[in-house]
Amino acid sequence: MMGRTYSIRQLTKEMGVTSRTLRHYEDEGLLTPERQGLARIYSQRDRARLLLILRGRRVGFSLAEIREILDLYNSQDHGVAQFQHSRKKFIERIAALEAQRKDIDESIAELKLAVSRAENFLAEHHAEQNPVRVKTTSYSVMPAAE
Amino acid sequence: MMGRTYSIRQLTKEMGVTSRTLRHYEDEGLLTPERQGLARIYSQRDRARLLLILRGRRVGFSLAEIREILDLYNSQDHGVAQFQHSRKKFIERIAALEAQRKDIDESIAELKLAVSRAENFLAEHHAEQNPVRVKTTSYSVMPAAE
DNA sequence: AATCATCTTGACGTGCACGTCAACGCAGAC
DNA sequence: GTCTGCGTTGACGTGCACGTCAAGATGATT
Repeated sequence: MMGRTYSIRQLTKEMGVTSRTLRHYEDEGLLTPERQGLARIYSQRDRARLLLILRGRRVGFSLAEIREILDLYNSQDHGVAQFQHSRKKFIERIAALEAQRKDIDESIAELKLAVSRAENFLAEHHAEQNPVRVKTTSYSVMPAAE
Repeated sequence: MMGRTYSIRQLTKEMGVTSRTLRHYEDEGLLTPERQGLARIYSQRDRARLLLILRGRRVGFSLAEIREILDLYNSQDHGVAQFQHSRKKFIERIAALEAQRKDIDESIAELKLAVSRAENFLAEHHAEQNPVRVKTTSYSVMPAAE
């Protein structure tokens, strides 16, 4: 059972990346597509790896970090020591991601405050015939200019 | 009331960045410390902005994006149109951050699966005198190699 | 006065993640 | 047979976020 395969064009269109990007990932050892003559031919597995790569990129991993994670996924057939090492690395990554999520949540909270501040202002100044009296609290996270 | 001020060294030590970084942020218009002669002197407000900058960096914003957000925070004294524009931009940022959080949550979930897979393996192979019979389910998100 | 730490301004260098050519291979359509 | 489309391999270029010097200014200390 060979499964579906993909040309480089198909993959780039589906994933929204350029062929240069795919070849770059191959240079970096993140993808290893088969060949038909010169042409690359990507398997389902390559596609799955690419999805992981792109999500890793979106969460801020470097290609080197992504490669390390992918290697950990696929090197888990070399005994107890390997598994212990992988487990430790995974746990480290999880902790880093949770810290990052905290930063994101805080950023979201602050931006939401900024939005309601803007909406408050707009509610006040848009009301020509119905002056909504909303208290213009200073929601700003930034200290006032000196 | 002037508030506390900081030398460049104090800020770099507190924030864990180099002075080059602070000067770079100044070149990019993210910070505008006062001067005493030549020496930069950072105010509370500069420090607060720096905290926002560093968190923005941690969540993956470029310096240009961070500058735009900071500008939006501080340009909200130019009428209704400005506020509407700011509100829209903030909402866009929030949506992007929420998408990013989703990616992070998915990554965490996958890494946790990988951890339990490793722990399962270790439980099986560590058990010499007490053979723990745990089903070695294939948790892998990656399709098997072809 | 000389030393020292701390700061300054250029300005070139670097690592990463690709972009952007140029030149060429190869299979099928006309 | 040549044209078109899709693919290939170098290899140099680019934008970003700083790193890393060199050379000098400034104020406090000995």
